[in-house]
Amino acid sequence: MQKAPLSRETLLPLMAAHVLEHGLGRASLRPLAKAAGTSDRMLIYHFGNKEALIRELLEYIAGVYSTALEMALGDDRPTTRQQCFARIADQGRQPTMRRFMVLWWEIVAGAARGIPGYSEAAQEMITKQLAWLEAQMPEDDPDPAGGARYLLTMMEGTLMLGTVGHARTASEGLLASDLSRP
Amino acid sequence: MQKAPLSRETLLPLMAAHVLEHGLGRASLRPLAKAAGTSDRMLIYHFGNKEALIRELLEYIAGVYSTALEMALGDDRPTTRQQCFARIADQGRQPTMRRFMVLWWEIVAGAARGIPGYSEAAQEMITKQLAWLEAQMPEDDPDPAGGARYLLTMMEGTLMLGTVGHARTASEGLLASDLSRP
DNA sequence: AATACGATGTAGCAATCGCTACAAGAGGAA
DNA sequence: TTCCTCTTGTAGCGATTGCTACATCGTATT
Repeated sequence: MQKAPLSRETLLPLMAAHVLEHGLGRASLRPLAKAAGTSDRMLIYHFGNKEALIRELLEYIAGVYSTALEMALGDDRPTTRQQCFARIADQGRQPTMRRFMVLWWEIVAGAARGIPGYSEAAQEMITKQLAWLEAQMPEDDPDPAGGARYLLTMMEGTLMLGTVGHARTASEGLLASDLSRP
Repeated sequence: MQKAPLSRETLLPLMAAHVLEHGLGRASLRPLAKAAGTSDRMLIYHFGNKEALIRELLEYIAGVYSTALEMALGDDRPTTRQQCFARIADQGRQPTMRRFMVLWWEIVAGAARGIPGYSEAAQEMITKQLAWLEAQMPEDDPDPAGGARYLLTMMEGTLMLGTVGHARTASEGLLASDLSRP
């Protein structure tokens, strides 16, 4: 069988899949290389060192996340903010997005610690999510930009509470917000 | 100099300080032991293995967090939800709490991954924060329980956006919520 | 005094970490 | 051909990982 040239573009999606399943914290060169069908030797050869590799990998994952969001853009807009929030929540429950979420908190933790590459990826993912949300806002919304930011904040808080086992707290909080009053 | 008996109770605060500064991800036995003035040998002796150590350490940290919250309880209550939110935000800007925040996202990430001990600590910290918030709600609030959960959700979303460099997004979101309308 | 037991130091083990030195092959350029 | 550069495999380095075997103290009990 002939050997395809293994470049960064070939390796990144395979490593991204590995990281999505096993996390970033324990992503060391040899397992990553095995998942990508190469050796640690070649990863260093292609990316220079691990830090640069992780940086490129996070960048790539942020890109994948963006396109996943764009593909999830329905052509019918919700008519109220409540409906809009519900739609994001539904979308966040998709298994594809759930796998992103587990990785997401690791990225946030890395960004908080200042690990190089993490903050950039986190910012891009939030920026993309915000743009997606603005495009989903009701047409007659009096303040789509602010509303999208409001929904985003509530959404992220809800997601966090959900992942630490306080989903009920979040849903009860939602009931007490104006997002539950038409 | 005489040698104090080094028990778990003596070791935990020293290790907690180390973890608060250097993070959980790279908290290995030998640095932890050095920070606590012992050897890795003794940490295993006292706690059995690393997993149990981390579990107890997180439990201890959650306790410290709780008492820190209780000490931050002012005796005058805010009169509006907006004021209440502002007070939590101020408190979150304290340097003591900032150091907790960096660790917090690591705990959330661990909880999302299902690492033993993380979810329990995260749940307790949220529960305590929720109780603290309920005690801080305005006296005449029509729904203190729901309101506290609402504020908590917004707060956590705001904090997250802040740590990934989207503080402005969060503050603009706050302006578009009913927390900015009297 | 003899014994038992808890506490601790020393040394080390197998595994894994990121990374590198060296050589070998392949393919194009001269 | 002869060279040169790009790509890859093999082997290994020193450091660190969690953890353990063994010996040695001091103290308490018998």
